[in-house]
Order: sequence, then structure tokens, then C-alpha cells
Amino acid sequence: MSDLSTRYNPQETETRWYQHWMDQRYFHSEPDEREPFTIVIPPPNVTGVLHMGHMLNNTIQDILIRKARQEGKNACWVPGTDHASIATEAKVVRMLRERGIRKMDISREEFMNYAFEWKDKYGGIILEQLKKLGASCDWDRTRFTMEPSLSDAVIRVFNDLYRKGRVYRGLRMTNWDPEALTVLSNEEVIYKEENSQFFYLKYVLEDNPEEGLVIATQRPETIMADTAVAVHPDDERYKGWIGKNVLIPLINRPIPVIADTYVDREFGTGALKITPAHDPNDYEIGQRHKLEVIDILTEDGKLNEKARILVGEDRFAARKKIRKLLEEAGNLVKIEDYRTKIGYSERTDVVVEPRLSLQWFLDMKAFARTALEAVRSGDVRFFPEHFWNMYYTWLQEDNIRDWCISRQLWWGQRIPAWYLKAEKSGQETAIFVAETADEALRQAREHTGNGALTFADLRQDDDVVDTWFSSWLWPISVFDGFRNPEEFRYYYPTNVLVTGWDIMFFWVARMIMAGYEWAPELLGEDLAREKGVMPFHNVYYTGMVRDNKRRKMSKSLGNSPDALELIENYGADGVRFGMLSSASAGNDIIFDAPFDSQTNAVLNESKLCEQGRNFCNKMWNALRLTKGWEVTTEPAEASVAAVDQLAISWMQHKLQQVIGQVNDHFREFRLSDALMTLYKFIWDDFCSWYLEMIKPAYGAPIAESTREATIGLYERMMTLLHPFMPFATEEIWHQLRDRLEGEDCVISRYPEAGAFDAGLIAAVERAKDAVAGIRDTRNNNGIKMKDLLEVKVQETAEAANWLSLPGLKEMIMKMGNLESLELTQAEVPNSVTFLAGTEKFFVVLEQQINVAEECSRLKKELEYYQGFVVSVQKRLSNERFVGSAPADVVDRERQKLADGEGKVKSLEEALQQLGCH
RNA sequence: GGGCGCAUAGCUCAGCUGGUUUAGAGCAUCUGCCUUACAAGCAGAGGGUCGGAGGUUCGAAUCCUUCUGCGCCCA
Repeated sequence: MSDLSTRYNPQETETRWYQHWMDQRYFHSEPDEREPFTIVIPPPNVTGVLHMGHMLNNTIQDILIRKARQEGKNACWVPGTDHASIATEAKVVRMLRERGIRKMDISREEFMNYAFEWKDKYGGIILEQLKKLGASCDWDRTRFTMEPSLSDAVIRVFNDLYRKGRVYRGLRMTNWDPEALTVLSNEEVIYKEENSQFFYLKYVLEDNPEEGLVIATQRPETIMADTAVAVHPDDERYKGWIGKNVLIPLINRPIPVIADTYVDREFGTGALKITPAHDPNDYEIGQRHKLEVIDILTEDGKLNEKARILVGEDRFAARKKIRKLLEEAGNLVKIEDYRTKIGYSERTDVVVEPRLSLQWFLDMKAFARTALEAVRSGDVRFFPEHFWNMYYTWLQEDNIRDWCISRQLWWGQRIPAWYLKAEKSGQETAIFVAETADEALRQAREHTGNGALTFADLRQDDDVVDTWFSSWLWPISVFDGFRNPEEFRYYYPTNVLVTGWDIMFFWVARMIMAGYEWAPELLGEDLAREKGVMPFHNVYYTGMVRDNKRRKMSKSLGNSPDALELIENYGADGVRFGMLSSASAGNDIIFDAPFDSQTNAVLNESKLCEQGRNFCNKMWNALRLTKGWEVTTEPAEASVAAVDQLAISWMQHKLQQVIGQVNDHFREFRLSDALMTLYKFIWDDFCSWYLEMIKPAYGAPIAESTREATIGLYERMMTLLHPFMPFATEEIWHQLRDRLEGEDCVISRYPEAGAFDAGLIAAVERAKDAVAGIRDTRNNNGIKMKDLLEVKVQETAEAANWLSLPGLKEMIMKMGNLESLELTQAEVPNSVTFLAGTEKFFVVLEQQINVAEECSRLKKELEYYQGFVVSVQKRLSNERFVGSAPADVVDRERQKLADGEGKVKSLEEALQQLGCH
């Protein structure tokens, strides 16, 4: 026996092989003559740590890139991180606070230094974790969205779009984060349904305080910002009120009652307070009616002096206090519970405040059309296809809204716009957008006609652009496409993007837009025509990883197992297997990590990963078996040689079939099907059947040719499985043979499917059925595996033909442990009958058979086939079926009927023989 | 309110162009095995009228309509 441990040890193996692959620089790519296969990683946040979603996503990318590499393509997987402006800035501010430093006390430059310090310290963690998972990224190409080249790209496209008139600055109602003190894009607002209250408030007439109308609002603290009350023009209840003034409770400021069809008569009281500064819909109504905008909130969500009362109170504290004031004043009619959705900041989790502010926007109309057409035309394909629906809906002209790209932060690319200091901040009329300050100054001098202007007369916009405004350039900028497009021209378009569908709009759609906008010019006309300008040909949308209560796994919920602990427990290969085995594209994954029933904490355990670990162990032990054999060149006994030959031939044909199936699955990105196909082939066919077929008797040697064929099969299986489980396959591949320097599984050639003999495969499958029948008979009759049995097969032309296949009879005898297997024309007394395919088998028993049990077993089987025959007969007796179904389908039904009838007859004979009633 | 998706065995999921013997896998359960590579294993078994109701079709888990339940996106 070999000196290998009985257990596969992933920890030791994985570290060693990853280092070896790195040393050999297998993951590094340089442009050459080969066909490129490119993937850019969805850059995780630089603040991130590896979670289940990353594991799934990156396992899939690794499988695709490893297969491409093995296919001889120039595989290039570009890793990197994005700077995640809000999240990172929040962490840096916290770090500074811990050191007793306030952001407002330091300069922008000092802050940036601290931020880069933070990034250098923590920013690489997630990339190191990806290595543990086995990710075969080209680490030499690691990029970061804030590094100079990628930042230049951002500034450049900002300028380009400004020149094209598609970037503009405007006063808009935006989503304001009062904690991060920045505006958010619509996509960064998360709506949560929760209990709220509806306050019914009475507004009295200015000229008759005895009369009043009642409005309903969720936000009584904003009444001081009201500038009107609106009713529906056709609402009979309020007809007489239109044009009159009512008084805002508590502060008694008069506001008009206006008519607008926006008002829903059924909702609340049918009278709506209009607060243009604090509600997007109210803002639009205000615009229509030219209402004043009174902003009563500070940027951090407190009431300002314009509120006149409760000044300095936080918006939520103010809501509680104003309730009491309204009650005392007699304006509070009633309070109703109400269920509603409230928007929260994705980053800080505080309630988002609608706020009017001056922001930079990108006009999305033309971009949306381009992005739609790219997918509609098939230039970009979605897997699964149905995500087109969501994509289409979102990018519809009616739905698409301009992209707010400015953020009130320091960590990010500063907006390349300069203003004249002479103009009041926020009310500038002259804007100089330029790639450099020098150029901005030149523009300013030209604009003002004042050649004496200096930098001191200009003020750069304080804001930075949204992080996604760098991410959308990622497929271009990681190759320095804007600076020096040489590599870009080789690697672009990338082959596949693997990402979660939750960022379809944040990122996928915008990358498509950017690709069509800039790739034509960067690629040049010829290449653009030849290769296409889309950023990727395929998008593989992964599902969300959820817990067993169907909640998305997240750090804040604490329902996600620790990724690295899982790798520690099951090995990276085990975890990769576990992630993938229930992960079909686009479908959410319920990752069934159990919870501790006492503490309710998630356990770092997983049945799926355990299965993967066990699979490694299974393969490891198959290796141990092959390594333990003593080899001989002496000719083997004829029957042994015949079985060996049949087994080898069967496996080789079946391997071809499996390669074809695996490649079909890959073509449609059905990776979990591909993995399961290989899993069953290796575990069931190779280990459970093939190895048992060729296994020499105890102490006997194996023929060298058989061993050689087995090693050959085994190494091809390892090559096939390598993309899924890279570490175990590499280890086994090396254990199988002595390898030369530079020979490694990771670069072994992925096989193409060849022809196979389906008849041979079917004959062996039938033999396996026969063996299963024999084993079943042993089980039912308490016959030990080591007791030899005598088995007979009813003689038919088909049976004789089948058993004449060289080695087949011997194989059944070996696997079933039989002393004889012969054809017979007569029924066999004192035997147990079973069917394998259409063949009837008799297992001769030495002991007395239990007639009653046998009868009931056979009757049950007979009933099944009788039912089956009836259903097929029914179909065949339907003239319309025979007339309209394709000939091969009808033929198949006829075959089914004939087989079924044969089985019924066999079973009836067996029952009669036993004397069953 | 508008849209997308899902519903198949106790659990988690496959089932691709409607037809491959009246539905497959893994886990869990049960039975029997420490057989010499593997108990992280071996050999078996049970378990589903494919969410309900209609329809199209010679034929439906698969296509259509509708209802119910769940998830998500948008408002």
C-alpha cells in the first residue's frame, strides 16, 4: 500500500500549488498571437472582505478563465478594487476620529493622504482572500479605480461628455444622505417597508378661523415649509376652497389652496400639503404653480431658522415634539397607523432626505438607447436570457432618468470644473470644465477677456464623481485604453462578465454605454468592425446568496458564514463545489448554512461544501488504489484480460460522451450541470464501476497496459475537472505520474469531444443493471457478498448477442461474484427472478426461497409494467397520435410497448413458476 | 399601483427545442455491511397525482390564461 494518508489534506496542498502556479507565472498574460480570452473582475470595494457572493462570483469567473487557459487561449483575468467613495470615506473619517482628528479641521490634501494610508493598509485584504479561493487572476495587472491612469480616464470622459453637451450642472431634487452629507443616486437608496403614522391636520381659513380643511401627512415636522395645499380640481368637497388662503398651524403663515390633477382624491383626505423643498412630487407641483421653495432643513437633517419653531431639532425629534404642539393648538384631528416604504442610504443606513441641490448630471437618453440596442441586437448576450426584461424596462425612455454623478465627498476623482471666485458659490454663471487647471485658467481668461486672471481667481468644484463613474470605464481603463490603446486593442472586448443582477443598472448597463461611446475611437475603425465595441460578449448573472430563511446574506444581518472559515473547514475545492452545486445562472442560491439553535449565530458549516470535500477524498482514495497496485507485464488470464479490455473501452467511449456533455453545458454557461456530469462520471462510473471491474484479486498484480490506460483516463478526468476544483486535481495529476518541469494540470490541454460507441455504452449499462439486480437479490435474501452465486439468463437472440460482447459475461460474474452465468431455455427451479432491461435473470438459491415474499415482489413489478403497457397502448391506439406524431416518436412508442409486453410476459411466467395466486 | 421571476421528494435543486420506458440528483431518513482505496466509505430501499383551476395539443412538469403563495425591481 502506498504511503499516502487515507484522507486528502487540502490545507497543505492548496498553499503549495497556488505558490507553484504563481512561481510559474501561469496566470500572467501578455498580448501574443493567440486568441485572447478576457475577463475583468467586478471590482470589489476596497473596504470589502470576502463574502459568499464574492465566492460564488469569483468561483465562476475562475472556472471560465481556467478552462479558456487549458484550451490554449491567452487567458487574462484582470483583478482589482474600486475606491467606494462613500464607504471608504466613512471608514477614514472613523479612523481619524479615533485619532482625535476631525475632517473639518484638516485640508483636502491631508485627508487624501490619510485615505491612501488607510487603503494601503486594508485595501488588499479581499484580493489576498481571493487567492485562498484559488482565483487565477493575473495579479500583475491588479488595478484600482483611484490610481492615476484610471483617474485620468474619468477626467477625460467627463470633459468629453461636457464638450458633447451631455454632462450638465443643475438644481434638482436629489436623495440626500444627512449622515454622509452627500447626495446619492437613486440606485443607492434602499426602500424598506415599515410602520409609520399618518397625521391628520387641520388648516384653517385665513379669513375665517372657524372653518378649516384637513390634510393628511407623514411628515408633520415639514409643515413650516409648506407653500400651498392642493386639491383635485374636480373634487366637489373642495371646489369652494380653491384660490383661498389657509394658515399653516403653529406659525400661521398663509398659503394658497391650489388645484392640481396630481392629487389622488381617494388618498388621505383628498387635500395635500405641498412642500416643494422636501418632497420630489411636491417640487414638481411647485414648479407648475410657481410656488416658493422654503427649505427648513440643514444639511445634517436639523430644522433651521426658516422653520421658525423647533429650530436646531433633529427631523425625527421634531416630529415627536410637533405632535404635542399640534395637539395643544387643536390642529391634530387624528393619527392613523400606516404602512409605507421609507428610503434609506445604502451606505449609512439613515433615512434619505429629498433635498434640492446643485449637482452634476449625465444625460442618459441617448446612452439608454445605445445600451438597449446592444442587447436587443445580440451583441451582448445575457445568461439567463430573461434578465433582458428587467433591463429593457429600466432603460425605457419613460423610465430612464439622468444620472446624478456628483458626490459631496473628498475620496474620489474631483470634478474638473472651475468657477470664478468672484461669483457667489452655488450661483455661478461661468463654468470652465477642463482636463487641467491650466486649461481652465486659459478658458477663464478667454471668457472674461481678462488676461491677468490667475489660479487664485478660480475655485475648483469641491465635489467628486460617483464611484460608478469610474467603474463604468473599467473594461477600458484596466488596459489603459485611453492612454495607450495597444493592449486594449488586443484584450477588448472581454468575453464574459460575471456579476450579480442587482448591479445590472449601476454597472452593467453603464459599462455597455461607455463601451459604445469610446471603444470605436480607441479601437480604430477596422478593429471596431472586426471585434465589436461592446465591453463584453456575454453577461452571466449570478443569483443572490441567501440564507435558509431566504434573506440575502449580509454582514449586517450576521447570517453569512465566514468565507475563510469555510475554506479552512472544507478546503477551497470543497467550498467551490458547494457554491456551484446549487448555483444555476440567475437563480438565487439558498446556501444552507445551519444556525446554532442556542445562540442563533450562523455556523461555518455546510452540507454542500462537505459533499465537495468528500468528493476530493473519494478521488484521493482512488489515487491511493492505483498507486498501490503491483504491476506485471506477464499476460493476464484470459477472462481478466477480457474484463479489463471491456472496462477500458467502455470508459474511453463514455469519456468522449461526457466531454461532449460538459462542453455543451459550458457553451450555455450551465456550470453546475457541467460539474455534476463530471462528479457522477468520476464517482459512479470511474470509482464505483470501472475501478471495481479492473481491480485485481487480493495480492494479485495488475497488467501494465490496464494500469497505463487507467492512469490515462484518470489524468484526463483531472484535466476536465480542473477548472472546478483546481487544487485537488493538480495534486492528483502530479501523483499519477512523474512530471517534468513545466508540466502541470493547470495548463494541460482541455480535451475536445470525439466519437463514441453508444451501443457499447448501452450494453455495459445493461450489465450494470444486471449486477444491481443480483446485489438486490442478495440483499433481499440475506446472502453475503462473498458467497458465490449461480445465475442464469433466459435465452433469447438478443440476450445471446448481448452476452457475446467480449468480457461482458466475465464482468457481470466479477461484479456480481458469480460462479457461473449461463443462458437457459427452461425456467429455473428454486430461483429468484429479476429483469435487467428486457433480459430475464434467474438467481439460483441454495436456501429455500420465501415464496410469499417473492410473489408479492413480482406482482408489484408486474402491476407497474401492466400499467405502463396500458398507457403506451392507449397512445398507440390513438389514430391522431400515429398520424401526426413524428415517425421516430411513434417507433419509440412501439419499442416501448414491445419491451413492456415482453416484461409482462416474463413476470407472468415467473409468477406461474412460483405458483403465485 | 406597474413590472420581473419563482413554486417539482422532508430539505436544496436539475429537468435545455413539448415526445429518451407513468419525473432525476445530492442531502436527510430507513435497511444491511468496518469487503483488502475510501465509514468523509460500500450495497440497497422508501419518498413526488411537478402550487390550484382551466385551456392549446395526438401528447404538457415543459406552451397559454387565471387564481394562490413567495422573492425581487420600480413607483
